[in-house]
Amino acid sequence: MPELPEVEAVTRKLQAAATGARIVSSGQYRPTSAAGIRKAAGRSVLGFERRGKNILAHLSGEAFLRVHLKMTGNFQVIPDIRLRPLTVRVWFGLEDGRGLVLDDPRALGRVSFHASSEREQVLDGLGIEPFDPAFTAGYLKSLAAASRKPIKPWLMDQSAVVGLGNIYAAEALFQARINPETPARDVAARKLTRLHAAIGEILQVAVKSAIIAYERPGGFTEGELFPVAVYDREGEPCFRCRTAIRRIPQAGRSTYFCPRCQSA
DNA sequence: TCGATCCTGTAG
DNA sequence: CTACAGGATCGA
Repeated sequence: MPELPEVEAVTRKLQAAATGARIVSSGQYRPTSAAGIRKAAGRSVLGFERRGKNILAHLSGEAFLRVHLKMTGNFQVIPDIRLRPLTVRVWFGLEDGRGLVLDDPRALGRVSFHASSEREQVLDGLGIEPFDPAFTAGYLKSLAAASRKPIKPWLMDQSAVVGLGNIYAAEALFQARINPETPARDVAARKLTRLHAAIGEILQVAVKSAIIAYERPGGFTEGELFPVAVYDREGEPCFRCRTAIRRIPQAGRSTYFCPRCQSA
């Protein structure tokens, strides 16, 4: 269930664990999409990169693997490729016997092989990285002005700024005191300034939390380290004003917000 | 911009 | 049993 912070943690862990490894085999189990992965065999892993919620594994021979974890994926190294869990959908055997695997119970994740020259096309349509110095309040405002979409699904669609999902989008809007249903172009400039700051602060804290969570032996889903203010708190009192947090459907997802603090 | 879709697991 | 899950895409 990863958003940017979790994908960042996964990527850093892989960078330490699998850089320099040589891929000798590949396979898949009831995959919905694992395109061209056989071409990874015989190549070395040069390093890992995160772009939005995508993980790119750069390989020797001018190629890369693009991995998207979707809702329940985890891309990780396991000690023995032969002992992989049944939830592993796609795997790469390494020369030393370990496995680089996409462990994904819901099987919504995706893996695809590409030539390095296809990088731009593969990542086409993704907005700016939130930690890029070019991501400024002015940048956010200029893009918001062009969209009538409600601000919360707009933040989640990856077109303006990448990495926010259902939790951190809701948290950022709470911190900036913006109603999630307000069309992006109608959000006041000063609120967008606050939103820009909130996105940076929240993701920074969340990345630190995610790295700690993923370092634990059990890995993954060890409860929530990031202190959520609204997400999954329907009916509970707002930490600012004690009003009950509401849950509404938006673009097929649940949005949580404080109707009083986030009235416009 | 809504709803369905891809899947499986879990909580109520 | 139904509802819903930290994602994204597709067609109407």
